Formats: sequence, C-alpha cells, structure tokens
Amino acid sequence: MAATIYQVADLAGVSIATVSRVLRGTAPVAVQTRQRVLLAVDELGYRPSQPARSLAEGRHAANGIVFPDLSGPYYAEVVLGYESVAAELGSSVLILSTHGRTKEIPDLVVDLASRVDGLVLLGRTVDDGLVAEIAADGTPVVTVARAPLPGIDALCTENRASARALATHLVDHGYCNAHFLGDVDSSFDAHERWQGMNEAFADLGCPLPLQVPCPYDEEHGRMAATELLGWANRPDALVCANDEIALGALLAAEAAGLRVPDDVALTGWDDVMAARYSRPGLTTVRQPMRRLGALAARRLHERVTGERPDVAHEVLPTRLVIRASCGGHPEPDEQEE
Amino acid sequence: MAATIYQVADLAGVSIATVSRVLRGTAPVAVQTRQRVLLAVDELGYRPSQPARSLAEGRHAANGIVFPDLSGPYYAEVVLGYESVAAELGSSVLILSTHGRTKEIPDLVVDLASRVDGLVLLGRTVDDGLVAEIAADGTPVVTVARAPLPGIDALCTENRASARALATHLVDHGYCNAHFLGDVDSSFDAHERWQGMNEAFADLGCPLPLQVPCPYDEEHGRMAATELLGWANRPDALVCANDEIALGALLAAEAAGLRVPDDVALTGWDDVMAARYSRPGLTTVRQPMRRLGALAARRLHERVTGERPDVAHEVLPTRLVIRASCGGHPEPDEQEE
DNA sequence: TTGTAAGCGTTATCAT
DNA sequence: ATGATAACGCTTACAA
Repeated sequence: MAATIYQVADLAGVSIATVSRVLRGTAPVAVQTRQRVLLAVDELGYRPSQPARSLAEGRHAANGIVFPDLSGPYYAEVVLGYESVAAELGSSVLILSTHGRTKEIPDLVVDLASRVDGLVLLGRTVDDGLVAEIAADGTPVVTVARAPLPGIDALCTENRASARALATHLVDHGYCNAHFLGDVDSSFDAHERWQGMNEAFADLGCPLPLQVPCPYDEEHGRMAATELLGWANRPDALVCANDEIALGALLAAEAAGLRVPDDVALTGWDDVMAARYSRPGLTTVRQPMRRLGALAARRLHERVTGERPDVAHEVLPTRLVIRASCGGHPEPDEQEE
Repeated sequence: MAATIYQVADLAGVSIATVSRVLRGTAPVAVQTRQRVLLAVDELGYRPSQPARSLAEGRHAANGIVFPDLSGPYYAEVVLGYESVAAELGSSVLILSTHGRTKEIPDLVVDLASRVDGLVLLGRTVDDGLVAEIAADGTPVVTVARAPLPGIDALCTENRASARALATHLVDHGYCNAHFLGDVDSSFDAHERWQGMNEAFADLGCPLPLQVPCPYDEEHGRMAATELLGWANRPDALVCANDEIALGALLAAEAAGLRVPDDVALTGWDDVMAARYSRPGLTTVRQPMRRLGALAARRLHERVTGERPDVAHEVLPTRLVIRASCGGHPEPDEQEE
C-alpha cells in the first residue's frame, strides 16, 4: 500500500537519487524530469518513510516532553506551549506521562530518548542520575520547574519573591499564624515557595510556619486542611502550593463552619480557572505556563541544532493575584491584564 | 557517542545477530554468550536505534493523536487517558495540536501519519476527505467526538438523550424560553446537543430555541450572553455547549444585574472544576473523558495489531449533574459518585 | 547455539 | 543534470 521511492523512480523513468532531489530540492533537476517525478509521486500517493529518512539523516525531527500528569491545567498548558513551538520549528512531539508508574520510568524515558533529538523534562519526573546519563549519552535536555542541574539547560518560574510578597501581604492583613500545604521534598517549586514564605515570616517576626506535606490535588488539600483547621491552635491562614490544594482547603473550611477570609485566609498558586469562580475568589500567583513550554521548545531547539553552545538557566516572572480569600481588600478581585 | 550493534558484537566477540537475539529474547542463546553480550551492552551504554529498528520491523511502535487544543480540561483529559493506555500497550505517543493553524493541517497530519502505526483524531480537526485518504493509505484511524465515518472506528459520548433530559429539567422548572450557545456547524457534539434540546422543547410545546454560534471559551460565552441577555424578549435560560461558555455567560448575567437562576438559568457541559466552585454551582453534563481517550487507544491498538477486523462505533454514557444554576432544587449540588 | 547475509527505504557521495 | 551505489543500524530468514 505504501509506495517506495523505487516505485516512484520506476514510474517516472529516473533513478531514486533524482526522486530524492526533486522532493528535497537539494540539487537542480531539469524541469521536465521534475514534472514527471512529481506526477509519479502524485499518482502513487507516495510518502517518504520517516524511519528510513531518520536512519539516513541521523536525526529524528522529533522532540519529547516528560511530565507527571496532565490533569490540572498546569502541565497541560506547558505541554501546549511546547507543542506549538516545536511544530513551528518542524519537530514532531512525543509525550510521556510518568503518571502513577514509578518503577518503569527509567526504561520509558530511555526508550523515549532513543526516538528524539532532544528532551524536555518537567518537574521531578526523572531523577538527577538519569538526567545526567541521558545528557551524557548525547541527547540534549532542558529541564523545567526543577532544581537546575550543572551543565543542563533549565527553566523555572520565579517562586521565592512571589512567596515573600504573598506572605508579607498576609501579615500586613493580620494573618501571622500561617502554615504551608504542599510537598516541599518532592517539588522544587514548592520548596522555593515555602522558603520564601519562611523568610518573610521570619523577617516580620511571626512564628515559623509549619510545612505540611500534601499531594497536589483537591481531595488531599481538603483532607490536610480539615486536619489542620481542627487543631486547638489552628492556623489563621493556609498558603497552598497550588490552587487545587487551596480549593480543597476552601471546602474543608466551609465544612468546618469557618468563614474565609475572616476566620482563615487561603492562597494558592497557578491561577486556574476555578480560582476566579470560587467564592471567595482565590488569591494566587499566576505563572506564564504557556510561555514556559514555548521557551523550553526554543531552548531545546537551539541545543539540538547546536546554535547555542552555552548552558542557560532562566527564571520567568510570575504575578501575584490578590482576591478575596486572603482578606484585606474587600473585593479587590481582578487586576486583569 | 551512540554505540551501534556492531561495536557491541565486536566487544562481545559475537555476531550482530546474536546481540540482537540476546536483546530481544527472540531465540535461545548460550548463557555465557548472553552474559558477554550484556556486559558489552552495559560497557558501551548501547541503546538500539529506534529508526533502524522501525525500518527493519516495518512498524513504528508509536501512535499519534490529533486535537484542536489543550486548553480547557476536555482535550487534556482525553489525551491523558489515551497516553496512559498507549504507554501500557507499548506505543509511544505523538501529539499534534491543530491550534490556530488551519492551512498547514493536512501536511502536518500526513507527516504525522508517516511516523505512526495508527492515529486518533479528536473532533473536527481533520476534514472527512483527508481522514478517508489517510485510512485508505493504510494507517488505522479512530475518530473521537466526531460524526462517525463509514468504515472507520468511531467513539462518541452520548449527547442527545442528556440534552433532552437537561431541557426537560429546565422546562419542568419553568424555563421555556431558552437558547443554545455553541457552534452547531463546526462541532458534532454541539450539533447533537442542540438537536436533543430542540426535540425536547418541541415535545413539550415550548418555543423553538435559537442556536447562537459561539466559540468554546469563556470570553466568547460572555460576549454572546451579554448580547442575548440585553434583548427585549430575553431568554430565561441559556443552554451552553460547554462549561467555559456557560461560565462566561454567568459573568455576563452578573454584569447585567441578573440573578442566576431566578432571572436566567444557565447550563454547561463537561463538568470542569470551575463548574463546581462557581456560585451558583453550574448544572452540567459530565463526560468520561479519560475513558474516552483510554478506549480510543485500545480500539486503535486492536486495529493496528489486526485483532479486530470489524469496524466499531461506540457511544459512551454521560451523566447529568444538577446544580443551582438551573433553579428547581434549592441547593441540589453534589450527587458525587 | 551461532554466523552470514539480505533486506528495510532513505540520503548523499561519487562518477558520468 | 542524472545514475550507481555505499552508507545508516537494525531484524530475520537461512545456513552451518
């Protein structure tokens, strides 16, 4: 069913070399010959075999991206931004979600690496050793939202300063007994956010916040918050590592009969859609997720083509979005762009 | 940097055939030989070249999925479900978002087809002619959320009955002058939903709903609703093709000083996270998006392997989720599973 | 159990 | 301007 270059050559009465030349425009071909070839191509519905091409050219014309999950808008947006630029640059995009599976990840990633010219790694999907190994094997790598590794391109969003700003805002509005919900140990972003919050609270003379481990979803946020808000000395604010946790905490507060933000303030991260629609609206930090993905694709491409020899570590700015869930402003709501 | 099978064979003192056999377990190899080979593999950090393998095997061990966009949870969830099963079945996953670009789509899709064993097509990303052409070229295709094409596997979610149920519920609660927001012409799902609503309204003796074209995002929903709600004879309910449109309409209603659901009822589709958090909560129809993607991967795999010769057209069930935005129940809210 | 060698479908280098 | 032909790195009969 799939025609080969030989059949095209036969039908056009030329050699396969000429067919290749016509198709790739790599060398001059007589107009009439050219016509005949194109006709034959059309006639047979010929499409070059990509594996054969990759083998001969020594490149895949494809890049890969590895992420933990696609639920929640965060990774979906990053992947989308990545795909859009990669396509524009002529690369196909292979995706790999590490999802639940932990044991098979190394194999899956290594397999992926054998199919692409370069790899974007989101978060802590792959451990440091493996990243180094893949890079050493000759596959260019760009990490995103992960502690930068020496010798490897890295992209992050600003965390520390936003967290400080957020914490300062809370303290300014009377919330001094806050805790942090999120998994500081397994996420670079969360760690940085917690550090920033810590610093601000220390500077302002507030009690040191507790760090409460919590997976990044609504349900775990709800459960963790239910626990925390039941304490005798319950916190007056919860700074959450992402919006899902915060919205889960909102449910917990409601269930406990607590008013937000009067009894407890709540903040998230990412500015997902639900953060705008919840009542009260959720104070959060917006990240340029699409741009993060797009930039990763660019940086990777520069590396694959070799047009940028030096390693780049970049940090993209974020923006604090104050809404009603953290008190202070009565209805500050949107300062939309 | 990348070792070949020849180097491994040399180092192990065997032929490349033996190396291949050891690696693929395709034929018995003496234990010692096997050891020597594995040692050499490890020593050299050898990874088989995927293009070479594909070329020799005549298959890609990869599937592709084409979707319009990844913003909004709908497609992201479908893709996630797809990826998870595809990975499990040993296929890499290539993604292609048609995004804004319309002109280049045919080329991009054809290129994609040359890199995969099979293709899943979401919505109307590719027109009928091209789908037929690709399938005719020998690439198995499964369509999702699209009018089933003859001879091609198709997966859909139930639309008509849910729309009837939704419409009936509205009428039961006194809303009879409703309109439909969504693009009936460019989306199979929207068309079906509108038809279902139409039928129910006709059966119940209500005036025929208008169909108002509207892109599937918040902002367009807001604008369209602003217009509609400004009419002298304004509708008392808006049935929206998805939640984003409906939530945009909610903003429009608020801005117009209208109370939901007292002055106007609102319903969406998909049950995105924000639909649960908005006030009032949004009545909507939940779809099994993850399962849709997962099933598409299964069906595609069956086709690629040839283990299912007959064409399958399947319809997955949906569930009506009644919340406060459509009146009736004071706070029916969750009937969570 | 192991080796030899013929593809797989391109690209690209030589000649001509 | 065009045609042979040698890679590219692997799988897999076919022999031994």
